[in-house]
Amino acid sequence: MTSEKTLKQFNLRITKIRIAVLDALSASPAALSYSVLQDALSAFDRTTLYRTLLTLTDHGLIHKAYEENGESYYARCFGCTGQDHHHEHLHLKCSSCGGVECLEISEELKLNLAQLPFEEINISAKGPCSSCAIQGG
Amino acid sequence: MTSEKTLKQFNLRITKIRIAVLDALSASPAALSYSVLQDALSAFDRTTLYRTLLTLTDHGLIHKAYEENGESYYARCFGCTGQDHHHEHLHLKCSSCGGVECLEISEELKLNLAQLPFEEINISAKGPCSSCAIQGG
DNA sequence: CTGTTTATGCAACATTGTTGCATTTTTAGT
DNA sequence: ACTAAAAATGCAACAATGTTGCATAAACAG
Ligand SMILES: [Mn+2]
Ligand SMILES: [Mn+2]
Ligand SMILES: [Zn+2]
Ligand SMILES: [Zn+2]
Repeated sequence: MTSEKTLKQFNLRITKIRIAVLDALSASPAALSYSVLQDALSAFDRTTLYRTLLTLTDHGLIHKAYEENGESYYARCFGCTGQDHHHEHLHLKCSSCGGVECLEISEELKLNLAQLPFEEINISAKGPCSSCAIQGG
Repeated sequence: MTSEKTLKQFNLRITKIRIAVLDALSASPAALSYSVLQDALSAFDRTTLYRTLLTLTDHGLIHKAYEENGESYYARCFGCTGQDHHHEHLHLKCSSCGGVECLEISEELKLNLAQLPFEEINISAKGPCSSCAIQGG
């Protein structure tokens, strides 16, 4: 689905930066850091990017996949609606290339997590990502 | 064990700020945010606090329990050695009081996590903490 | 006590988070 | 297509944190 249609579906106004952010995150297999987004979207003011990321996160179109040392990584959400981000997956920070990816987890683990009495649960891990593991490291 | 002895045990030099940080984190049942530590240790330069937190983390005496929107929470480590932080527990950010606490997890969940091929795994959650849940909220 | 090693304090700068407000853009209604 | 209302953007401004270099002070081994 095109970014315009997605925005419309979520009752959000269609603006250039929102389309650009959604396009960028949709096109990337890995999560993108704030600084990378900033560079890619340098045509826009960084405050606008800041608020765009807030808006898209609040409405469940994207999510913050990882945060460390003040560096945040964002990824496209699939299946999230409104405030209800249900990330039944894991966020892996590659110890080799530094990339961040969203990974599916086992059904068993999902069940375990679902039993915990919390509103929101996130798992993050460090280790070789799929690409780096193949090439050895 | 006293903070001095702990430092000696880890082959770290005994300095005022290291003792102060260890004392503060050992005394608190919840993790302490950077800003709280900063305020409590305002006698020291913030660069020194920054480097102290790095050093104590690197040697496994403390760990970063939670990070969000550039705010980091630190907690005393028990059973961690050197770079090998093995946090078989969960970090809960209270949706009511905002406090962060380290919680034990079930053996079953530990086993599930242990099967994942990663060097380090962290779980964080949001929801009412033990104190706030009692009082209702 | 003394020399060596290491930590600290300070300056400096980069990055990010965050808010207010005037201006521009988007949208819905005509 | 035109217009008014609602919302988003750009810009300024400031706070907080991350990060490094370097001179000075403190810790430690002998
Ligand atoms: Mn994700
Ligand atoms: Mn912990
Ligand atoms: Zn990688
Ligand atoms: Zn609480």
